[in-house]
Amino acid sequence: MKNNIKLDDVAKEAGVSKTTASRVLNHRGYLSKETIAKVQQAMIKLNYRPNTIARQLYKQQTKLVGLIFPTINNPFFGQLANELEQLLYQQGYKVLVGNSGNDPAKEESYLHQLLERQVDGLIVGAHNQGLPEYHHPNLPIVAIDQKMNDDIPVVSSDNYQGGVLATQRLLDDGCKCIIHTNGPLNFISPTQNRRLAYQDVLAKNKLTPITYRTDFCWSNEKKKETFRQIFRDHPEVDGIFAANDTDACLIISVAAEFHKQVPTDLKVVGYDGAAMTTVLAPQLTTIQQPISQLATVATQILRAKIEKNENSKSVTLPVKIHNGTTA
Amino acid sequence: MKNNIKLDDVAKEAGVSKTTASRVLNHRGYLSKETIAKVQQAMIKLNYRPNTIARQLYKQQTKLVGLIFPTINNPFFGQLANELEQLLYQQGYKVLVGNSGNDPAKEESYLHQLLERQVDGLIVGAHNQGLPEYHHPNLPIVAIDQKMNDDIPVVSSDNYQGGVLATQRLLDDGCKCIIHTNGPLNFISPTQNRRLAYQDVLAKNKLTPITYRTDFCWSNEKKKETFRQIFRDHPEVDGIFAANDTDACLIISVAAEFHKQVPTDLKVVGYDGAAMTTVLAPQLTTIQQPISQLATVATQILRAKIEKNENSKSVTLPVKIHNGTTA
DNA sequence: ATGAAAGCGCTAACAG
DNA sequence: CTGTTAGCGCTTTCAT
Repeated sequence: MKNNIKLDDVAKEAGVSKTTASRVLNHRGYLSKETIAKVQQAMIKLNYRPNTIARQLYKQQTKLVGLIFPTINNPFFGQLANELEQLLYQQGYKVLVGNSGNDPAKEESYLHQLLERQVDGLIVGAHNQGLPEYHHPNLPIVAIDQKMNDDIPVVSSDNYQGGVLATQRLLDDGCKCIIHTNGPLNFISPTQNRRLAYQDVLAKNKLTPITYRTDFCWSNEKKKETFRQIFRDHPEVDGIFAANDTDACLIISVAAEFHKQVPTDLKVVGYDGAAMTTVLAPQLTTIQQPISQLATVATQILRAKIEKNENSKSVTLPVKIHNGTTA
Repeated sequence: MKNNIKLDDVAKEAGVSKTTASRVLNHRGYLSKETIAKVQQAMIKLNYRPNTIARQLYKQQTKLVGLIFPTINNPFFGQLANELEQLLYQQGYKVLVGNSGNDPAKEESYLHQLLERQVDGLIVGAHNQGLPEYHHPNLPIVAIDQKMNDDIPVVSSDNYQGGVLATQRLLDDGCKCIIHTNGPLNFISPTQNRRLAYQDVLAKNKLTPITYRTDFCWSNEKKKETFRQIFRDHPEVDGIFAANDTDACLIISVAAEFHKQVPTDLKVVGYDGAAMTTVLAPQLTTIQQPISQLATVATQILRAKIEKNENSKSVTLPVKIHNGTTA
């Protein structure tokens, strides 16, 4: 069944010791040209493949980084995961993905397994919090857009600024009744700053903030039902600042059911502005997160911790608005 | 730095042997209640974490499955990867992702590393082919929508049927000049059957097939330039059957530049029909691949090979058309 | 320039 | 019911 060729077999074939074979494999130490040639011949002849696991056991590192996100099937997390993978790959790491689906049990289960020396570090963008494992002092972790605990650096975009941009755009468009959708309130996340900004801007303009709670991992049908409720509760709504771009698009679909034309009767601003969204829904006006930079900074911080045990501070990156036609 | 607690430490703390501690850990063999309690106490006290790597070395398996796709940042592969991850997780496997970016070098490099016993199996949806490693007889592999070699089962949707559905729809819409975009011709892939179907259907209707070559991993700008060329070369075009949904949306954007209104002046049918696409671009008419079923079948086949060394045959699954407003 | 031997942390025969 | 012992495949002092 399996390829049982091990270094010892190569060594025997080449008539040298295991040690020498290992040295050839790793280009380490003094070796005569002939020995190198002999060993390499033997490796080819036997179709030798080093066993990564054995190597990892000795070195106590896996060169694996775990990615824990609610789902990877989303323009934002998809692009983020993709860019992280590329960067990490260039730096010699491979990537283990875990989609928590915002299920705390699954997230914890992932964590448990990954903590068991399976990965050298973790990048977490899931939306749960307070899992005790995150306090594990031995595993380098970087959080994305999520405060986990004081030891763990957070890389996020400027959510407050994003909230200001979005809300201000709707005001500039002349909207009088602006509604916001956002995730659950039950944990502290930089994402909440969008809500804060929205509230602040409206207050400055003597308008009343109305926020509907949605959850990232709800089914589309459940989300739509929530959005329908918005139009039922507030038929006068003329501006919506959505928690993300998929929600924004769902809102636009639902608006059509209520015979609200976008942008004539209703303006909509989304959030995230991933590359895929600007292809599939180019008309959507949205706050664009600097996804590539988030990935770059997150990997830098993680590597500093893994390789030099350097602790980094949290980082906030600027956002900008993508001008579509929906607001 | 690292948590150096090992099973031996636990054993000493509990006053038993390593073996006994191991048995408690694995709930195996006969153990007295007191021993179990003692050992568990010790584990908690020392905050013991089993070392997965050591375990893997002994068992010669990692419970890891490698996913090799061109990119995960795409509605189709994103959803596929997501569903595969969920299914595999339920079955005790974790997932290592590799985005080949359609770069044969990167794909080969991935393969090289993964073949070194790092994963128990591989699911490959990349668009390259003919890499010699794929002939490695020892690693269970399943291909998605791609013929790799005779030993490797392929799970694909019915590309021919999809091609027929798409082309027929455009004909039914009254299109007279129908153009198709498709990936490179230089390797045999079930995807080519779409082109075949397109050609067959047009031939039956005495129309001339015109196919433009695109590549999945081109930049959006490069793709757009290709699509602009379509309108320059064939201003009379009134129907396009695109290789995938992102291309379809890009084509619609480019059509606007040429003052072609969709669907009035031009009908467009996409391909893939991932869930995310139907949210972000609900108006797009597209051929819907059975993504969940692809994932289910692929994992079944892979597990049969990994766990029972059973060889499976290739499987083709039916597609259907999603009715939007673009055709 | 090369080899012998120890050990990374865990599991499983085999005894008792 | 529990302990002793021998590896899993590799890397690395320490000799030579």
